[in-house]
Amino acid sequence: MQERRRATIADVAAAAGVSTSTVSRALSGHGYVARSVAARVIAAAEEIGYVPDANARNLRVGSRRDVGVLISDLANPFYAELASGIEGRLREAGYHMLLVNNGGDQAEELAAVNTFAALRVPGVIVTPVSEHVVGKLVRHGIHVVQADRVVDASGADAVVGANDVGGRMATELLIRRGHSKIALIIDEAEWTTGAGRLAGYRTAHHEAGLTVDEDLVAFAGFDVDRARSVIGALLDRRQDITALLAANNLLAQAAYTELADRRISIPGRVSLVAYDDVPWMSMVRPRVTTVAQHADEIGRRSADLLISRLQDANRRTAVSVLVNPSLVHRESVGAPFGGSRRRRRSVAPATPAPATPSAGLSAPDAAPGPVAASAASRGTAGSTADAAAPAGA
Amino acid sequence: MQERRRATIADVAAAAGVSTSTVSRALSGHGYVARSVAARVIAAAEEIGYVPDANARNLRVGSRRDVGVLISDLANPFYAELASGIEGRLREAGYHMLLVNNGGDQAEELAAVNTFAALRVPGVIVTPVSEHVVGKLVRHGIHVVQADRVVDASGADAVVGANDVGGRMATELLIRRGHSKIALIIDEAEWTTGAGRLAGYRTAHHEAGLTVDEDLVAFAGFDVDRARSVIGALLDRRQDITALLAANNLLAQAAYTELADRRISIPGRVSLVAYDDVPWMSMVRPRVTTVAQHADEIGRRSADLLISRLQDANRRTAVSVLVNPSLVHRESVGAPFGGSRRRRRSVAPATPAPATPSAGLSAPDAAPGPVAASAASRGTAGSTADAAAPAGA
DNA sequence: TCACTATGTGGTAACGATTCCACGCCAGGA
DNA sequence: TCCTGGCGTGGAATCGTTACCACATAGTGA
Repeated sequence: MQERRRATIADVAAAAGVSTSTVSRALSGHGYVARSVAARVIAAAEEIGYVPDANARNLRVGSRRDVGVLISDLANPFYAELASGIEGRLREAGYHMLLVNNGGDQAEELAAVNTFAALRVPGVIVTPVSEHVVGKLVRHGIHVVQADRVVDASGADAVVGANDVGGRMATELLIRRGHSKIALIIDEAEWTTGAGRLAGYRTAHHEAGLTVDEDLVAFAGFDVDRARSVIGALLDRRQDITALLAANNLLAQAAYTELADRRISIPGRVSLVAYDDVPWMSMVRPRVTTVAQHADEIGRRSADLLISRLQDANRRTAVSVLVNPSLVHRESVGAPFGGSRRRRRSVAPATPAPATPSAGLSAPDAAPGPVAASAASRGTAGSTADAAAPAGA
Repeated sequence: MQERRRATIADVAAAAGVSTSTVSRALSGHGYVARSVAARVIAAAEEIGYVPDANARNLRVGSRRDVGVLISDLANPFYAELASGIEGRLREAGYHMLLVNNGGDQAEELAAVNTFAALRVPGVIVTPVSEHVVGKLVRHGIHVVQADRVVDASGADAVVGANDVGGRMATELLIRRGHSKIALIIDEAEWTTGAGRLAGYRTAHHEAGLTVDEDLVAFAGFDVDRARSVIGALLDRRQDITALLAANNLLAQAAYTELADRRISIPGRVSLVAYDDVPWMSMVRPRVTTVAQHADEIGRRSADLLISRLQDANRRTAVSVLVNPSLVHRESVGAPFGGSRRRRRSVAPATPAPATPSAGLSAPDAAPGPVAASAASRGTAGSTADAAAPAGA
């Protein structure tokens, strides 16, 4: 009985005393079926536990209801949140998510293209690594949405954070607080994420009439340990640095631990602004001021865009959606040392801990509130919305 | 050309001047094909960009190469790590992961069962919510592996952390350090996770000759905010508490922030041990001593177990794999306030706080310790006066 | 020479659903 | 009476593969 053959539409037809055509119409709701017959068919299907075979169905109709998601690193909370956003929206729309991790590896990514091509998925959402991945997918007739970064602007849709805006917001904040020796720790500037954030950093400087000291832009790669040593070297070399802008959550982690290990006070001696809002940033003391990208929102928009593209396949123009980041003020930014010394040098942070997570977003935030009342599901680890009072404003 | 029909096996056959049968054999490697012909076929397939249709193939052979994963909350780093472990192993074995999030919701979970049944996946890995989910899947002829917790011990395979061991290890550590008023913050005790950790907590007490004060066991549910108020209430009611054991990462987060907001020094006034090792625990100061479950390892083992089950479908006996947790000593545990010296002498044979991470595994630890490099704990061993202070030196 | 096997190839029936088409019935209008 | 059109149903082709079978050829041993 365990190994009994799975029920097919023919079994239902036999049980209900009709033809398979009628069963199909009754269950799908397309075409004419007498009410009484439909009821009988549905009952029979229920009775014998019939579930239509998606393979057969897909083969026949030539399309399927699941889309591929090709992501860099699920263990990184940014990508996990992105994937979570994608999945949620996909599920609402009746699609499923086929998730493949590529670990940031080009070969794996290209292999995944074949996987998705074989599966005949109608579309794929990808955080691209190789510049060829988009083209390859498109050549297989698969619709593509690039998420988080874009490697192929030629035709494919994309949903990305406004990296230049974010980089600029963060830098402007520091400049406003009086900093001028602001180090930028960035992985690299080939990808649009890095390039955009770097551009924003430059823009903010220019607009404030400051010139960018290129020596303060440190390329730290993707490995946390290496990043730490790069940051350490920079700190050793340039004692005049008063603020750090870490261009993603991994780099922020490296910067924060490096500063902590060196017993460098934040923000007393060095201010820190991060990029990506991940849980630890609101757990540490001082809490880390950061640019929240709203990864879940990027994920949802990516899914939306792909779905609309699937539904209207002959739309030709490529669309780019920009999700505006917002600045989450917390406690890791202060005035530059040597500047104003109003700041108390006491043990405990002077900021009263925020009791409620009310969002005090200072930036023009086009994106809907970070959390958008999503408390529906329990236990989203780490609320992204606990904007605290700016330290010593 | 964008909308050109996808290449089929017939196109390849025509291009290579052979029959579809021969193409199939040439590409799959089953059956006889002349070397020269095989080469020609492969070249032709390459040339026209042919990728076999997985739907048709699955339909024909009656099985597919992707397994379902049904998980509670991808945004929670514990589950993200679990999923990441599963996906990695699956991919190595040539399977793909169909991921569905259920947000801890029973209805969603049960709906997902139908999804997987329709897709005809051969197996599913699930972190179960409803007690019926396993049975429903099995009734559809789908192999099931329960991960992290088990709701159905009757027949299905499972891979879980050794929760009793973990709960006991954590409690023993606190008792050894002289604590006797140890509060346990736990979501609930219906699931095996909670029940096991609670049991371990009791065992440790009994073995030390202590009786469990039931008033110190607080059930805090799954909502972080609610958990905070439960913890707050407990702290108000029982001023004699010297240590907290928080039974998962969300509860640990609630406990940590509640303590920080109340300016209660860790571990000076209250010691804290967490469960689940997630990134923020090694970012905060003091770093949090915790029971690492090795979620990625649980994921990998789940995938292994499912794959072996798929390959040997008539194996009848259900297998349970226990992944031993390990205790990661960091800085949130100290002697109880008040009677540190005396009490310590009488109870504990001077357990020195280990200066190196990954030391001090009290259980036979089958799992490799992936945590090893996470944090070089700095010697706050002697001075318990090290409050929840920011880096303010 | 005759089996007999190993090798190589093509035809064709599945797999399980959907959907077009043909057919039958019945009511209503000309 | 005959047509028309809305319902309702079943037959059968079809989607792209695979695998079974038949058949062909060549080489081997008796």
